[in-house]
Amino acid sequence: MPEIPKTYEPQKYEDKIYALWEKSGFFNPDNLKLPKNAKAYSIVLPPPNITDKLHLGHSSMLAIEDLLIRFHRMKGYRALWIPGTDHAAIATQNVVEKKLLKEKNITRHDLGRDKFLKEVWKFLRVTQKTILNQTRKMGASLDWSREAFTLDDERQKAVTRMFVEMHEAGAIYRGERIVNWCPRCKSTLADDEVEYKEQKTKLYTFRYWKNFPISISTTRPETKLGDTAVAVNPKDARYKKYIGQEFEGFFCGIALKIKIISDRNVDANFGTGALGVTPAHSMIDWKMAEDNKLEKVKVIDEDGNIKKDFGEFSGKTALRTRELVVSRLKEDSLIEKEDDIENNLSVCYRCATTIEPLPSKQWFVNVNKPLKKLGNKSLKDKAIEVVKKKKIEFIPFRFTKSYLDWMNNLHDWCISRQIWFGHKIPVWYKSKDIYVGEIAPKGKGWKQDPDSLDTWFSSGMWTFSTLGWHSFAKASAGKSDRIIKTGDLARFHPMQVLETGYDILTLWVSRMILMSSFAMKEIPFEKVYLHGLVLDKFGKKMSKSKGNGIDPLDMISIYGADAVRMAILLGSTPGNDVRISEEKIESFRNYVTKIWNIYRYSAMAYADFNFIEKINKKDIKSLADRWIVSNLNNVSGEITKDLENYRFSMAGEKLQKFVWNDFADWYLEINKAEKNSKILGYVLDKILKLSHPFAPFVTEKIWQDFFQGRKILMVEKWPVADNDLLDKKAKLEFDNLKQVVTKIRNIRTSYHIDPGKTIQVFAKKIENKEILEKMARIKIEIVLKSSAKGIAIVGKNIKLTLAISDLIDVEKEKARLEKEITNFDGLITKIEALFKNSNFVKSAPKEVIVANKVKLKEYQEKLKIQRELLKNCIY
RNA sequence: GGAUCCUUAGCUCAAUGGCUAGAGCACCUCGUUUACACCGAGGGGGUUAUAGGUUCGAGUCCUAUAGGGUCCACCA
Repeated sequence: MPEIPKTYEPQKYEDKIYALWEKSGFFNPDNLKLPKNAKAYSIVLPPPNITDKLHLGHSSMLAIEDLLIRFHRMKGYRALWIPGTDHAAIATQNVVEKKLLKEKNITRHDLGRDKFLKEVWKFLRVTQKTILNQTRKMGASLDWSREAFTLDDERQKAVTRMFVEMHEAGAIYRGERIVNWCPRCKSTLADDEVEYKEQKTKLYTFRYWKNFPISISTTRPETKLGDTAVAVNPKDARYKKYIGQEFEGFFCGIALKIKIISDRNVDANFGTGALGVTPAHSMIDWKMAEDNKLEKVKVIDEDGNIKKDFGEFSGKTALRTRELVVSRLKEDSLIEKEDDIENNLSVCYRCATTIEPLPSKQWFVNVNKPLKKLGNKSLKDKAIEVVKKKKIEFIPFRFTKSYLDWMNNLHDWCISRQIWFGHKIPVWYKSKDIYVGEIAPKGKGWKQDPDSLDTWFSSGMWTFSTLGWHSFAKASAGKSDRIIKTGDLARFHPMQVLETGYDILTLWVSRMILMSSFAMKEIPFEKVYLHGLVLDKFGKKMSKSKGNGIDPLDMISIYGADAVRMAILLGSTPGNDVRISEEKIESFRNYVTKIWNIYRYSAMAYADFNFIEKINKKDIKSLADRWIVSNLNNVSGEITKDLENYRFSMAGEKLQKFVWNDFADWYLEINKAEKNSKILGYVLDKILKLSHPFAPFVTEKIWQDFFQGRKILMVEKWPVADNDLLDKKAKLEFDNLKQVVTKIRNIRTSYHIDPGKTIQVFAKKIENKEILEKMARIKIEIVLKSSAKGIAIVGKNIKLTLAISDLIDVEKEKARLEKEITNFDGLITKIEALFKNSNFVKSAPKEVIVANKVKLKEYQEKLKIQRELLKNCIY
C-alpha cells in the first residue's frame, strides 16, 4: 500500500473525480444498469439566469438536489437530473444595455433590433458556459446530454406551440387594461415584479374649479387632467346628495366633465373622503370606470410625458407637470391643504424607476375562464384542485397556505413584454387582421408582434419542455383528447420533486402548475421542497448585486466542495433561512479530513484491509464490535428514513456523530488493541456509502484510491440496514463502559497518576478489563469484594484504590430510572385504556395503533435491560 | 389590514409530544499514545421570550402578551 498523505487536499482531486464521473456516463440514467421496471426519480434544475455567477443560493440548491439524486441513484432509481439555463429576458437585456452604454456609449436604439440581439447572443454564449461550469464545481451529477436553455430551438418551438394551443383553447386573449409600465425599460411588469419604496410626499387637497362642490385629495395632481369622476363612499352622509350628478368646468385650463359616483372601496376617512377618478392611470380607477361606464382619458404617454391636447402641459414630464399644476392651483387659490404623508411608491424591480400605470394592449392568460380542455374548469381551479387534493405536497407544509392564498387571488396573467430579447409572440398583424400560428401567414404585409413573452411563460413549461414536449405535442395534435406520453416524457413526467427557494413560490412554482395542467393535463411534480434563503453572517440576504456574500467558488478552492455542501446541508431546515460563515465551512473541512484519516489508518494498519459489504455474526467478537455494528445498522436505517423524508440536516448530523464520535473516537481506539480488520472494513464500507451523497468527492477519492478504477462509488448500492445485527443491550453496556473509562481517566489526571501505574478497583465483576486499561491508560487490579468504599491514598508509588461506585453516580442513575418508570406506567395505563375502548380501535387510524404498540414495546424492552444492568454493574 | 415564521448556551443553529434539551464556533483545564493539531480527553455555560392551559409526560400542542423578520393587499 503506497503512502497516503496526512490530509486530504480537495483542490488536487475534485476536478479529476468529476471528470471520472462524467466519463463514466452514469449521470445519464440510460447508462445505469437497471431492471426495466426500475422506478424513475427525476428533478429538473431550476435554471439559473445566464447573467448569474454562482452564489451560495445556487450552491444550496445544487447541494440539496445532488444529495437527492445521488441518494436515489444509489438506491436503484432511474435517477435523472436535467441541467439548463434561463434567458431571463428583461434582466439580460438590461445587463447588455448597460454594458453597451459603458463600453461603446450606445443604446439599443442606436444599434437597432437585429444588431442588438446579436450582441445579446454573443454575450450570453460566454456567461452561459460560466454558470454551468461553476455548477460542476459543486459536484452536481447533472445529465449534461439533456442540457436545455429556455431560448434554444427546441424550447422556442415548444413555447410557440404552447401559445398557439392556449390561444386556440381560448386561454389566451388580447386586451386593454392598466398595466405597470416602466418608462425606462419601456416594458410592462407583472404585479410581482413591482417593488414598493416608502417615500415622503405631499398630499394636496383642492377643488377642480371654484364652484365645484367637493374637494378631493391626491398625491398626483398631474393625473387629474384626465379625471372623469369623483368617487365617494355610498355611506358617506356628506356627499350622498351629489351622487349621480354631473359637473362641467375648467381645471387648469382643461375642460373636464366630472360625474359623482359611489364606490364602497373609497375610504371616507382618508383625505376629504372623496377620490378623483383617473381611469387611465390607476388600476382601481380603471375598474370604477368600467363599472360606471366612464370615459377613459389618457394623460401620460409611454415615455412618462403628458400627451398632446393638454395645452401648456403637453410634452412635459409628469413631475414637471405636477409642479405646474400645483402652482396654477395656488394662483387660483383652489388649494385648501398640503399635508406631508408617507406612502409607497411603485418602482421597477430591475431599474427602480417609478412605475406609471398606463392602459395598453397586451396579451393575457385567462386564468378564470372555464376551458373545455380542462373539463370546463379554469386554469386557476385546476391549480387549486391539485394542491387541495394533495397531489402536490409542499415541504414544509405551511407553504400550502401561501400558495392557495395567492392562487385564490390570481388575476389574469399579462404575458407580453415590450422588450426585444426573448421569445417572439407568434402573432401577426395586417391592418385590422390578427393571425396566431406557429409560422408566419402567407401573403404580403403581415407584421409580427414586436413584443416578447414574459420569461416565466417559458420557464413555466420547464418540467415538460425539457423532456421533448414539443415533438410529442406535435404528434398528438388533432388526435383525441387522451394523452399518451412517449419517450422521456413517459418515463420522467411528472417529476418527483421540485426543489427551489421559497421566494419564487408564486413567481415560478405556481406557473409551472398552471402550464402543466394545461399542456400535460397532469401535475408537473409530486413534491415541492422549498429551501430557505442563504444569508450572510449578519443575516442579510446575499445577492449578486450587493456583493456582500461569501463566494462559494472561493470557499470551494480553499476548503473543498464537500465542506461547502455539508455546511449548507447541516444545521438548516426547509423553508427557513440559513446563515453561512466561513468558520462553519472550515469545521466541515475538518470533518472531511477525519473521514480521510479513518481510511488512512485502516489501510495502513492492516495489510489485508478490504471494504466488506456483509459480515457474519461470527465475525463479531468483542463488546466493542457488537456495539459498533449494532449502532451502524441502527443509524444507517435512520439516515435512510430521514433522507426519504427530506430531513437532510437530521441525517447528516446522525452520520457525523456516528463517524466522528462513535467510530473514530471510540471504536478505532479499541480496534487498535483488538485488531479486528473485518469489522473495520465493514463499517468503513458503509460510512463511505452513507456519506457519498453529502460529500461525494472525498468518498469517491478514497474508493478510487483503493479500487484503482475498478469500481465507482457513485453507483454502488445504498446500504440496507441489517436488523439481525441490532443489539440494544450492547449499546447500554458500552455506554456504561464509556462512563467508567471517562471517570477513571479523570481520576487519573486529577491525581496525577502516571500512565501504566496500577489502581485497584472494588467490584463484583468488571467485564472488558483490557479495554478499560487501554482506554484509560492505566493498569487495573480488580478486588473481588463488594464491601466498603476503598480509600484513596495519593503519593509516589502508592496505589489508588477505588470502589466502582466512585465511577458511576448510582443515586443519579436510580433517580433517572425511577422517573422513567413513573412516566412509563402512565403511558401503559393510557394505552391500555385506549385499547379497551373499542371505539378507539375502530376509529383510530391504523398507524396510530401500530405506533403506540411499537412505543410500548420499545419502552418495555429498554427499561428491562436498564434495570438488569444497574443490578449487575453498579450495586 | 390579512397571513406566516422566528424568539433555545456568549455567537450561529438543531431537536418525528418521550429517555440526561444537542451540535459547531468561542472560552477554561489537561494531553503529543505511530490515522488525524484540520487532533484527543474533560469542563463551565440553559427558568427553551413572558403568563396561563391541555397531557402520564411540553422547547414541541392550545390561548394571550411582548419583541423581531418575511410575504400579500391597500396606499387617492
